[in-house]
Amino acid sequence: MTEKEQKKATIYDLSVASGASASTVSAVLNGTWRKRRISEETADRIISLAKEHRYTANRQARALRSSRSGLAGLLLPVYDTRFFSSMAQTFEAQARKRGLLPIVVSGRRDPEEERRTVESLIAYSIDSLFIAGATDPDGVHRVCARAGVPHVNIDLPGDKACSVISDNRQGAKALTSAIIRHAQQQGPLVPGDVYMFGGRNDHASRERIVGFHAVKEEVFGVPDGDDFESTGYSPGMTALAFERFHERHGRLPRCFFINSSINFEGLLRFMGKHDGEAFDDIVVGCFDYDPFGSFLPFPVYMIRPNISEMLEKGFDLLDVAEDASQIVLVEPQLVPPRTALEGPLDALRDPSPLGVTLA
Amino acid sequence: MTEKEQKKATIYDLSVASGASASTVSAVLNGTWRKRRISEETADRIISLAKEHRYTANRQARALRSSRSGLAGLLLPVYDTRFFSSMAQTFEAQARKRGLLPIVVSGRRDPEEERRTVESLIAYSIDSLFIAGATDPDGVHRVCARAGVPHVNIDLPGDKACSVISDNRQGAKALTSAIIRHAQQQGPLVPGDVYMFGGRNDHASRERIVGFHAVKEEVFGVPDGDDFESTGYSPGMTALAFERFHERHGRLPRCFFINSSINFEGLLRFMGKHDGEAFDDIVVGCFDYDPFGSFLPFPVYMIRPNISEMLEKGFDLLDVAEDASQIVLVEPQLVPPRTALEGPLDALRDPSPLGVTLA
DNA sequence: TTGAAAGCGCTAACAA
DNA sequence: TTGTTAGCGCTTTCAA
Repeated sequence: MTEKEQKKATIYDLSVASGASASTVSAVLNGTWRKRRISEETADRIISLAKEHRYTANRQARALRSSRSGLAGLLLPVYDTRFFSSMAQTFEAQARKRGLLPIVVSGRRDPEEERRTVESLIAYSIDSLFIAGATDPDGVHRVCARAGVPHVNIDLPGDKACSVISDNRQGAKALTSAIIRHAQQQGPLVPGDVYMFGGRNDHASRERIVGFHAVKEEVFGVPDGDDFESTGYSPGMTALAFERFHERHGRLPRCFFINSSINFEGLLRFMGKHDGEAFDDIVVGCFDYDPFGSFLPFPVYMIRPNISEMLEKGFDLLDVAEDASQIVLVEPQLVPPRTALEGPLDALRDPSPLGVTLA
Repeated sequence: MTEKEQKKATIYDLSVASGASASTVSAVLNGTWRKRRISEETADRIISLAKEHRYTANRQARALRSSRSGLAGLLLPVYDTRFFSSMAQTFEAQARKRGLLPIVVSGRRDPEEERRTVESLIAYSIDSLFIAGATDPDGVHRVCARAGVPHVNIDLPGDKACSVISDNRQGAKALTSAIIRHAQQQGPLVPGDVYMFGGRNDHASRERIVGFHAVKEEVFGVPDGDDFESTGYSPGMTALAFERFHERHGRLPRCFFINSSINFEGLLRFMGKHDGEAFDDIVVGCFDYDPFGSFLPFPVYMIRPNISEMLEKGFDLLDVAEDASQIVLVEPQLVPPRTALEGPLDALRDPSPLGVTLA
């Protein structure tokens, strides 16, 4: 029943079993046999033998010899956000489709740890690295460049390597327009009713702020200054910002733009400490998509970045080895309130049929 | 400025530079030098040389030779759920703490793909594997056993290997009690008001059903039959189940237990198609925690599994190489409605201070 | 159409 | 206290 732990077969085992040499076996098993002009017959024999012995190549050995590991790395700041976990999910699918083994790691928004983490990936000879929202993209770039590891930035651009990012300005404009329009249906707005929370001094935040202000100016005619609060990507800091606003104004802004789902969690913390009246009639926009966030007890507009397109473009860039530090923009999607989009989960087959009652 | 791509230093480079032999260098650099009785002086010299050359060992070569790769695998069904993404996050931290490089992969709830995925991990000689919620734990077990890879089941037990799981029955009881108590405050309940959706014929679902029924019987005095709908772990199927219930009864149950956050997404889809009256006064319990889910426009009680304890116990089991197929239970936590718990995100330092306005 | 042989970077006996 | 040597399993010339 339980199969014994058996030593893994090597090309030498198959060499002996087939009567061919190890190099022939190797060529057959790694697909280079056609161009090595090995006869179909020999190949077939070896292949069926390999199946029989459950042969799988030792990737470490292959990597050591050929200096191509088949590993593709993805550096994330954190996992547990719908945005980044979708990215991990999508990255895995795409890497596997290309015959690579994905390794996803997180740098925890610490430049030092980002570099260490990437160093450790490089010690395993990853073939390529996707850098998603690194705090210090250029530090990571240097590490990669030194080791000759091809890399692209995803979502947050860097100066030194190609980048594929969301069109943050356009997305922010769409989001800002949507929440203002919605809030105006509930009564006229003044500029001070429209606020923005979250983010820091990075490219994405800057672009979003530009888009936010552009729309405000379009709507209200005048530029406005004091309508943004930077809180970094921290739920705690964001909650504090809401508390302070609430202290000063006795309520939250009628209408506001939250810079990411991580900052959105700061709003949750605020809500946990206050009851409905503090946020009875608010309209919220969040630059990120989370299905549960979409159904909170007030209208929430969200922006869903097009992750799979970003990653696909990223793989393409790696393949063509574009040398410039070009930036590719991908349009995100505006998601109206109370919308449960389908996601990767829906693609899965689920063996258990509906209506089979257990119990 | 930009450092050239330089060939990585090897122990031979350091051997030449230091005048010591390669094996001495190797011993110094992998920490075995004390027991090889190499002089402190030689060691120091080599170590500082290594720093200077930015030496890092080639892990493929080390793995090939020593047959220990330093890779630890985690097999997940999917990533993009708060539960599994927290697991990935926590796993990474714990693996790194132990000097291992974590590799997280998803099996997409397909037994065939689970096995293939694990095979590919094994081709890279992973040292150990955590199996979290595999559809076919025993199939995965066989693959591991054959290759001699130590493994533990997390969250969903298997017969053939040690398992660390949540106390599903106890958690389900706590959750069921909580929602019934809450709903009773809004008026008397009959057994038909208390329902359960989601899950399939696996250990976790079975235990939760037992807990659910135990509490119902305790409260209402009689056992009840037709109060559970199995929908697998699919948002679409779960949405359908809510639709059907709604068709039959003109509303949702007063009070119901949802088997996972994935099924909870099915409720979102239902909500997207209906307005408030269909779920005005419902009380929901969900066996999983999601901060946004906790703030929906009706009371949501949630169960948060203790992921870091489960993983820690898992690592312990691997270390002691317990042979039996023992099951370790870990108590989960009941989370009342409107609760934004702190998570791994909060542990991160965030360099950007509050109140620095950009724009 | 195939095989022999060298070597990727490292570890671990065994010798000295 | 250190060096020599023989591989780990594979790929890749080069020769036959």
